Amino acid sequence: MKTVLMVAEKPSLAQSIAKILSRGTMASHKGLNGACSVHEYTGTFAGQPVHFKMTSVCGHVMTLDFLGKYNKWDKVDPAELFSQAPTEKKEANPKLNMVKFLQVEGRGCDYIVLWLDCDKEGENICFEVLDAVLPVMNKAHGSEKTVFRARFSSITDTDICNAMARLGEPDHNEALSVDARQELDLRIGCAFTRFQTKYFQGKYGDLDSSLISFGPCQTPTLGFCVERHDKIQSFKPETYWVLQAKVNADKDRALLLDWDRVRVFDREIAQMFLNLTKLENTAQVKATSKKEKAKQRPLALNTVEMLRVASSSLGMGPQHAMQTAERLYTQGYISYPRTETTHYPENFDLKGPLRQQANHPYWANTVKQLLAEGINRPRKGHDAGDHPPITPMKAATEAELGGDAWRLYEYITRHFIATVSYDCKYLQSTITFQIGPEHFTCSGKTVLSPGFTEIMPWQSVPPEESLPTCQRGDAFAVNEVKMLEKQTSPPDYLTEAELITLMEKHGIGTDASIPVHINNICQRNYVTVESGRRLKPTNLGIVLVHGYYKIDAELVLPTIRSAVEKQLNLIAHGRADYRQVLGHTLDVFKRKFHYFVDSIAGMDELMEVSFSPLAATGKPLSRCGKCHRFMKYIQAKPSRLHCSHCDETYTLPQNGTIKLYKELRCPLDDFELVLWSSGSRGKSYPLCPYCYNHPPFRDMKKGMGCNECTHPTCQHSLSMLGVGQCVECENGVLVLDPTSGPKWKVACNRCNVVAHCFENAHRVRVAADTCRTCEAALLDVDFNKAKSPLPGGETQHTGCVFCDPVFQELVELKHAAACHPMHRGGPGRRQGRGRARGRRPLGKPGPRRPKDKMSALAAYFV
DNA sequence: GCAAGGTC
Repeated sequence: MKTVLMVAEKPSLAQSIAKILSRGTMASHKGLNGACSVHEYTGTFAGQPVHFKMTSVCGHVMTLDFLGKYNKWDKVDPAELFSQAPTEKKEANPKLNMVKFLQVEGRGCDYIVLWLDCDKEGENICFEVLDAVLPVMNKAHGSEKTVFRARFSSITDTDICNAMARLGEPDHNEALSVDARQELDLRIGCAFTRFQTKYFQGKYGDLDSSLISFGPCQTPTLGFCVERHDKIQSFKPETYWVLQAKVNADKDRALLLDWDRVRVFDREIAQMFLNLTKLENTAQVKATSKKEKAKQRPLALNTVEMLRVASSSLGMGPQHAMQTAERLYTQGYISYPRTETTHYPENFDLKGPLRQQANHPYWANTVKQLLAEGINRPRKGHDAGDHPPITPMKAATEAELGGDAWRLYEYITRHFIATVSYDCKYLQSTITFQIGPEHFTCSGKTVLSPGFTEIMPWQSVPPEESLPTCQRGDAFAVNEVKMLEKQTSPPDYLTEAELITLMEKHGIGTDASIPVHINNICQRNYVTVESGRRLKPTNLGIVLVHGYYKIDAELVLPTIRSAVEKQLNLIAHGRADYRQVLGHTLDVFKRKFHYFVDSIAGMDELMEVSFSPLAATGKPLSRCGKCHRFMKYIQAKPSRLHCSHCDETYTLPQNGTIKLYKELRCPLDDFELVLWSSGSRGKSYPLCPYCYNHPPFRDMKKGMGCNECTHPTCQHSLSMLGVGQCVECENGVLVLDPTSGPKWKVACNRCNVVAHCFENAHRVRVAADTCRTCEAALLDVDFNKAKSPLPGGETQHTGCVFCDPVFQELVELKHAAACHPMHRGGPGRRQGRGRARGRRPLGKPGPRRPKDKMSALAAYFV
């Protein structure tokens, strides 16, 4: 029997589609990467009985990057990134092992059906899948077709079955347009980012951003925030005047009337109208009206609307809201949270999810009533053909979810119930009055039936005082007419919700990437989130945008993306050649880049006003080995040392504290050493600022401290303080931290393994001898007389930390507090290693016997 | 160290 491989874009879709096509008969198992599942069943294909294997990828399989050597910032001129620098496709997420997974599942298959999302990205992923799988599939017989594309617009039985019955081919042009987009974004984004980062970081010491990034989405996003800032800055308040009238409705009630002219900007004219109305003491009713109006129930919920409400009403940032929604989805509480669609498919089972909520402590009554009296059809929304609107899938309580997960779930559920509820109906009554020559109006709303506002009380029509019953010609006594002087007020900073709307309107980013772009401009310190989740640009953000405006406004205008997308669409529709469009667009941006570089002084003038030059920043810390003057330590991101005499900057390790290290000097270059520390629970090591930036030996790399230095005799080097091979990572060496007493530590110089040992010893040294059993360096320890743990109150002991029975009791293995994901271990690693965080004596379960110190050193520099 | 786009 032949085998048909089918691939969807994500695991959840593979499951839904397999369920539909197999009519629930499939057998499922997890794939080798743990993330994707394979669903198998038998059926017919091309008129023959076949075995189906339905599985998925997780988004893009591949990602685009420069060849390794073009990622060295100080060796490559950013201008080269526009053409010379070659790119390569790398696996997007190496941990998922997607290519291998696809090949294992695809080996020996005869046909492939591509069920990727029906958009350009999906079309591109089709070809990524084919590149991985075609080489291992069975070869076609003669001219028989083996590659098929399923096109569907919703995940419903009819749509999926129709797609299966009318298979087509993947569209190469659409895929190519995505290839072009990837290459453009990469080359343009990286070139501008590297150039402006290097340029401004080389000049200023207080930018407070380790990266001054540029991108076709993030830069216009920042542009919107600065545009609002500029409006606020340039706002000039204007004075205007308003007439306000009060008439006596009843004995003790006065009605406030609105002036039909609303306001005038000329005081004398307002005064004239006031004088004319003052002549009258009655207000004539000119007209009355009563209109039944409706406040519409909301459209079904899509991603961006959820993010807007999460930000404006729940105070949750888009990134956080999205993460919370994803968790609710994987736990089965809500449907897939990334969708543009606001329209339920015709045959969507709305009552099912509603019944789930029928016993909920907060909204059981509303739901039961809807189920009993019949639900309303949801409004007709937009069908983007991706996923149904965000819908609650099972009931949950506040206690069960807690915190933000509950608040988001509650909103999603109330919104869903509202979409199948009835519109809110109210009566709007209006009375128009005339006082002298001027018209005034008074209106009031009375709720007739609350409809959906019952479940969304924050949307309800506020109760107002009812208007008096009257008719045309009636007269009311004027209580007072007065003139109010007011001023126009400036707009406030952009809210996150407003920004999302602007991005959506201008096509900046997608539902899935909008939160990422907003997060980016926050992390780069271009904007800060103020109260009410308003985005206030920082000086850095303002200067950047004003600089782009000065040099080349197109770099920051929202049209930068849409203009490029127009070009890309030509490729997608087969109306232009991929190479030509790519070459042309790159050429345009290369010119823009050179012009930007040539004109950077224009932006620099703005920088000068807000920021201090390197030489004027920071505090004196350690001496330069060249001029022996103090260098200044710049703490603002990225932290570094600057010698203003030599005009040199030395980068330092980030995310930790830097102190002077006892005025000790590096024997190689005479620079004073500094001590880096990741915090009291973590590790610390000395480093030479010069060696850290200019590795002294061939076997060393940039960014190495003394604990990785191979100097043969320096007392701070790896050679002198190294103890033995790390018990967890491949190439690390455990190095004594000479500054850690009296709570002594031996820490790996590669990963975050830390061994705490010999509490209360007042001296620990690495001895010249090695252990006879494991050949690790012996430690020479002097204990405090009063607190010695040694038998018989001895104070001195020399032994191996791994093997010595006395020491084994005094050593405990831990992980440095700041745990880097890279070092956590993962699939493919040996069992029994990693993740051990509790007390565990070094060497006892012996995940690996430590090798002798010299062979550890040898292995270290392979 | 960089972009934007998928998704886990």
